[in-house]
Amino acid sequence: MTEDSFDKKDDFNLRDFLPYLLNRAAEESSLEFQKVYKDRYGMLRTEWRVLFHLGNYGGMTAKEIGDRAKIHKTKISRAVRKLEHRRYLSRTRSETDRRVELLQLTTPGQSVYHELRGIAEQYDAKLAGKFSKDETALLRKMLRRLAHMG
Amino acid sequence: MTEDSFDKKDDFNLRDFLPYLLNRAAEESSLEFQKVYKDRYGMLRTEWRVLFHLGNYGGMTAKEIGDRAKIHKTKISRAVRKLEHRRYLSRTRSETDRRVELLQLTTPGQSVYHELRGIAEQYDAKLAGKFSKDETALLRKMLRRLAHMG
DNA sequence: ACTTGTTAGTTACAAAATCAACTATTATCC
DNA sequence: GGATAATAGTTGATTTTGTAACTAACAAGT
Repeated sequence: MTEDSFDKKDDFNLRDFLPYLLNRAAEESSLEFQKVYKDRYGMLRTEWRVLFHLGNYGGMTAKEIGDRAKIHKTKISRAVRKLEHRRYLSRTRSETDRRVELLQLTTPGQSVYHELRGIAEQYDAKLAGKFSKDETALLRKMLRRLAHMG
Repeated sequence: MTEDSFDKKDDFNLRDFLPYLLNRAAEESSLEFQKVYKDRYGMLRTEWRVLFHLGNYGGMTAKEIGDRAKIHKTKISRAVRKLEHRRYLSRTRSETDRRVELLQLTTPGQSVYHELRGIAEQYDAKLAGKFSKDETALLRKMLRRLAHMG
């Protein structure tokens, strides 16, 4: 009748709450890479993601990037415009469906992608190096599952 | 001399890049809980975090919350103001150092915290249920390490 | 052919985050 | 004690995001 702070096993700890923990780990582990694409290339998060999608998977449409990366179309639209202004990518209207445009990295865009990818690889290795090979593999697997990235 | 796409083991895959993977998992796993504190309580991410810090660890200052949660002081300041307007917390100026103010949940604030904490517990269990007990324990451990929450 | 619905992408406006500058108070050091 | 620096917290200007409405093109049903 008085208090429920007693009946309930008060074992909740914010530090262990998965959404919180995942966010903290994501933020912390993004900082160093962010410094590179932001300070050195003046890019925003959505911009390097778009760049990487095109660099990693080849030319595709804005819609496809949005679906793959779960980024809203307005964010994609603005990122694409900025990357286009910097001549990192080009648009080509589809002949068969004139609503769609194929996005492709230009030569400078590819070279920026390669540079950033190299840094990403190194940084990923550094993070992965905190754990054993098996642990890291399991971590990636679990994260993919949580992210619905099968 | 021609291309380095050949010399380099081109095994980089964005889907496995830890900062990306962590962000995707964090976003995805926060959605459902976000719906609750946002749609049902009209709270922002920083607001529930402040609420939970006070609810979980007891009264403390804005500075302390910021340090613990790695949230910038302007975000804290605005979140605190909003929570105060809703009468979820009270401020008490310290007598010994009049720059500082002790933040504490009010009774309604505590009750909202308890409700949200219950939902958080359930949701955490649901996420954890995707894996074995050992796997989940390892995941939390690794995330704490990545988040520097040792 | 022609209304109705969908889809790709953009734009406009509101909400929120970021960054710098500010006030008020306490600490340091000469 | 008084100048200088440091700290807690707030405010304002700018940037970025989120939401809704919009255009243009295609699809489907009648």
